[in-house]
Amino acid sequence: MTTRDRTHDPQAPGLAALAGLIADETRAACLLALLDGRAWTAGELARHAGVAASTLSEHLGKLVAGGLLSEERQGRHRYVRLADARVAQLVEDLAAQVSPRVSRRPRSLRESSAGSAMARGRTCYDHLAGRLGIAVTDALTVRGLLRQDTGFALTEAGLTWFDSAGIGLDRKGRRPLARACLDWTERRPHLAGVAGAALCRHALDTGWCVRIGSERAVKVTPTGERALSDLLGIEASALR
Amino acid sequence: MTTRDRTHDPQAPGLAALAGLIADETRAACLLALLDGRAWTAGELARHAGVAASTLSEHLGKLVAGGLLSEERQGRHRYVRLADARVAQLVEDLAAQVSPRVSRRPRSLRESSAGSAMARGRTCYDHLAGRLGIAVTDALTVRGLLRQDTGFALTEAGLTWFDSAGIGLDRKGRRPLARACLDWTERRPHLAGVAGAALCRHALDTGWCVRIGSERAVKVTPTGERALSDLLGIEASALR
DNA sequence: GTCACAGTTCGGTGACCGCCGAACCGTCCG
DNA sequence: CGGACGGTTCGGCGGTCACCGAACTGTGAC
Repeated sequence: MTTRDRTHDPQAPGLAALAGLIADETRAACLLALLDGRAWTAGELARHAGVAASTLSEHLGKLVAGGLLSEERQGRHRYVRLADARVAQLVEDLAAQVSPRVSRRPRSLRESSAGSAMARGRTCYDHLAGRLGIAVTDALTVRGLLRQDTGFALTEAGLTWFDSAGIGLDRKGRRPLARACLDWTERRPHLAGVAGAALCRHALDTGWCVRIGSERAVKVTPTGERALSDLLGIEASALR
Repeated sequence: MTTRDRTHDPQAPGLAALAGLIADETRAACLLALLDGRAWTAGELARHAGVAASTLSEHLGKLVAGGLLSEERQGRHRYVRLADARVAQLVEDLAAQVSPRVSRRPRSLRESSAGSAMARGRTCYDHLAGRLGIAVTDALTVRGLLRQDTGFALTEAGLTWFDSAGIGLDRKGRRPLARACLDWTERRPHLAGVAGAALCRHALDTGWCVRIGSERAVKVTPTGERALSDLLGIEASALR
């Protein structure tokens, strides 16, 4: 037995080990990048994090072994993605907990514009976040499709709305239909869970919004502005 | 500037730093112990974790500086507790994420009975968890007081029930009235949030259950069995 | 076959950090 | 006042770990 055995709480080693996986700046940067829900290659992540390929390879090994990432080998590429929605939620929760960095001034114009694009609209693994996510969530709430006053759940009218909008909801799995996800830019809850994922997928599939850049940021298209206005009464000004 | 500056994600350092606070076995043991919602002295925690007082003092300094703990000095004592419900939720979420340790055999009879007592009923910061928490949540759901099929929220009938049971709900703050907390023993959601906290407080105040041992575990009293049966139709057998 | 390229393995290095005991500072009590 | 006790500070030690470059494996392209 190499580890010491002092504390009597059987959960402590596991908890520390899990946190330890996230407690490295390079690995944290990878997890945040992977929050876009897509699969990245090891090389892309290495360049993104600014470390040698060999270094990143070791990091990926740990993250996969720890169950945070799933991998898929294709030819000479190693694709990794977040293991599941629960991992994504965990990372997002941790990121939201980070002390609100007030008035941090961006170091460059590029970073500044990228930051504000992220604040306007982005995906959070599989659902919409940023001001866009907030606007949609608020609109659903105001129209009585979503209840936030007694918890966080769709109403009967909400179920009907999703159905008539042609957005199918898979109610089979164990994943909650609606769940609140705390936004780290707006610090307000927005719609996640099965409904949030379906809505985001629909928005990307039908061209309501498109991904910009190589990361999480998304932009609402003119088509999307019209659809959001028609279906939910969202003013275009609320998205800027 | 001493830290390196490679990744372009401004969140990565903060995320890694936060996870780093939890990524130590001793600090993890402290956080888990503090999940009972009470204030512990530094000495108690040092004995609990099995390290020297000087070591633990440094750990507490980091946890307080990182905003995970709040402290209160009284005479020669230093009391610490979890900073707020959000920190508690974070720790519980992380603990629940830890790979389900199947068939881990307890090392001693004491640990074994302590474990099963925790599985029967315990508090999770400020609300009920374990089989007790699950039983209450299920009963609320079956009786139409709580909806879990479209999210997680109290119903109108649920609000009335809390009112008629004499359990006041503070709907002022920003904290959600009802929220799902995933149980690490049962791996099922149970009631947290304002309603969960109020119910737990009421249960302890009126003697429905009492704390056993020095930690999170609670036991249902005969009075409590009657109350739970009368108010929610919970069979005593569901609590064993 | 040959070259380019993605990824991995490995040895070595340096920094970080958790740990302890010893000395020290306050508080409480007799 | 003096002694017990809770907590903190400090120096030093040892282990862990992220990092890199170099050598290597395997895939894909020409």
